[in-house]
Amino acid sequence: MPVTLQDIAQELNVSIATVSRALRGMPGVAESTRKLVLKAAQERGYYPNLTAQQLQRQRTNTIGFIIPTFGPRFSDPFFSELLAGIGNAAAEAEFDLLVSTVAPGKDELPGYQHLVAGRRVDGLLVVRTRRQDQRIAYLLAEEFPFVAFGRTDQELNFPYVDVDGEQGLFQVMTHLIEQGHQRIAFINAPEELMFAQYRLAGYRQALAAHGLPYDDDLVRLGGLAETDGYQAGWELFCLGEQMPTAVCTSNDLMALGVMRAARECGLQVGGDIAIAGFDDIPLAQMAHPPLTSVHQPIYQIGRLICEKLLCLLRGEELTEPQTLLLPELVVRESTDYRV
Amino acid sequence: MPVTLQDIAQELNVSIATVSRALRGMPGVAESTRKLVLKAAQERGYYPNLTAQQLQRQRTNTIGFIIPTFGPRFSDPFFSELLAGIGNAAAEAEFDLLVSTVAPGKDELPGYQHLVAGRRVDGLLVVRTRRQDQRIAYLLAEEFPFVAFGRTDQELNFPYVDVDGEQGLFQVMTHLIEQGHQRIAFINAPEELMFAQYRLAGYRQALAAHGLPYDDDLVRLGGLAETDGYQAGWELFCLGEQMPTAVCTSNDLMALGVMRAARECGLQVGGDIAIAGFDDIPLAQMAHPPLTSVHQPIYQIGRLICEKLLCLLRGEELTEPQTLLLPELVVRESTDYRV
DNA sequence: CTTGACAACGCAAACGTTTACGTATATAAT
DNA sequence: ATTATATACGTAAACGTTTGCGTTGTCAAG
Repeated sequence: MPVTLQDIAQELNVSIATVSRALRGMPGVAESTRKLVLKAAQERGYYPNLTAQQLQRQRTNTIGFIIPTFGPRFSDPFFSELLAGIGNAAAEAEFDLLVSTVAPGKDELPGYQHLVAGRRVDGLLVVRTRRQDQRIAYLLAEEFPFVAFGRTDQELNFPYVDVDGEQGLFQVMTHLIEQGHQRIAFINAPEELMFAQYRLAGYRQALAAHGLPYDDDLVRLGGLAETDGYQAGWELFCLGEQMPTAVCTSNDLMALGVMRAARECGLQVGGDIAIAGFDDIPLAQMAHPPLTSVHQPIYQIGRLICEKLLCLLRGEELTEPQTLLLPELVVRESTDYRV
Repeated sequence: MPVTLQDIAQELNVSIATVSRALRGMPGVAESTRKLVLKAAQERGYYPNLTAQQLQRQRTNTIGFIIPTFGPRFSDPFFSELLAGIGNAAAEAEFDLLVSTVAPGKDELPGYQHLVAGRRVDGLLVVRTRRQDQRIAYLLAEEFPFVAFGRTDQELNFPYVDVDGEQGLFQVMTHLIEQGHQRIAFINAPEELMFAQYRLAGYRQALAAHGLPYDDDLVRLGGLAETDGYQAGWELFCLGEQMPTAVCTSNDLMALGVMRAARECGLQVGGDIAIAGFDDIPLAQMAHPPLTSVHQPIYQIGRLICEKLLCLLRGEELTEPQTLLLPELVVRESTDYRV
């Protein structure tokens, strides 16, 4: 049986209150008795019951993070990095991290309600925001502390960190256009995802800026998985005359899928066809050929949203409630005609 | 302010006990009052305070999972899958999942003590077991419920799920040897990791079974990352006459690194050199050429260890405390001389 | 009319902390 | 001597539940 304050109090013939104060270094306890308490606690291996602390303090010292899953499984390397960033930042502040996965197809709001209404966590991290994001509307309505990774279409004011996807895609496109490409395809993520909006906007903006026409046939809606890119790639490469000379995608996984399709179509990536991704996951540089991509500092973003949330929970005013990071284009051989 | 049992009790002029019983469908409350309570709870949006429940019930309905990290970051796609399996199984049983990340270099035992001694979770999942695993020794000593993914060198009896790595490597080796390879290198994981032991054993066993000599130069100790494989690959390919004609590795990430090194050395993977991995992460089939690997059903393993733990927590006796899964070799082009 | 059974409910303790407040003792100031 | 102040501690309420037990009221059997 775990030892409680009660046990130590009885052993030393003092009150529970004294033991509690002694252990947490509060004033109002003689140095001599504090020593005794500390010694007894040490000997019996006392460790506070965190649940009891939580109930009393009305704080859980825990932050929540619900992982959205697309498709039957999620092998998105994205989340490993993000989770590492969040987890490490939380650990440094001595916060625990409660992670939920919502099975695909299931509504995710109940998961949020469970954590919020059950007062299971002090704050939440919301990732992969959508255009009309009911999670954010809910959390704002409940006045529950949270920080998001991504923005929304709703006119709501809330703290977030995001990477400027519009700017990111503009950079990729500019790079490709400078390489001489005129027909550039874009494989986007599901359009309810907010970042898909921005990236599409960047795509169009770049076309316009360089006087290129927007062609509906060159814009595809994918999922997020490699196979989605693979499939869209095949479709594009079967267009014959209308085939694009370059393809950019909304994430790296899909770009890798396009690369696979290209190979199967006998196209040499980097030579016959240029391919660029987004995210710059570790695999991008390991791909063959290495994939041009827009770098997102995912680990750092994880840390950032977590640290912002921790500030909120400490009751501090955020100096920068909304952070928009500038992405960085990393040019590799998949778009490099030297190959 | 969140509404409590107290609030509802006052509104209806009944006792807290009655409200509690009514809400949870316990006997001893008139159907008429139960209706009233349910209605009031619904209207005011009552949701039980989970922390209070936990303290009272002396269970947290939470399981813990501490992610070990190797290297500065972890982009191991392995854990995404595993986490998805664990998370979904937990969610189905209405359990929450507490995830800790231990920053590389830091001792991980305090993290376990925090969760165990603080009674923060009801049970733990231990992954990536080591030869002398202090975590397992600790949990056994505390008689704390847990299930491991992997075995240990210690003569301890505890519930686990593992994939037979010895058998797995034996299969890869047999395949390579049947392809005519005589000099086969093996890039292993850090030897304190238990699975590294088994895989090395399988490697040696296959050599012996086919009358091939064991050559120290052909066995390398890596980390777990792609760059480790890359580096070891270079070393192997610079051996000149002594160069292996095939390389197998302890995980896919390293195999991908070897592939990259091979390409840079002007070797055609699948033709000049055969390369095989272990784990069969989703990326294996997307690699170029697709990577031969030993399949581990990681998502399923996540589910399995979680479900085993849930059984333990329900107080059931495990029908199969220790599960050893047979791995399945997936032959792809990276070891296929047709290319 | 008494007795017993049973249903419906309230009381209060318990889970393990934290903390506002009260009290006793000792020391210092008047 | 009295009063004030500080120190060291104990008491008890509180956090929001759950649950064993006691109490009241109703109704049927004796």
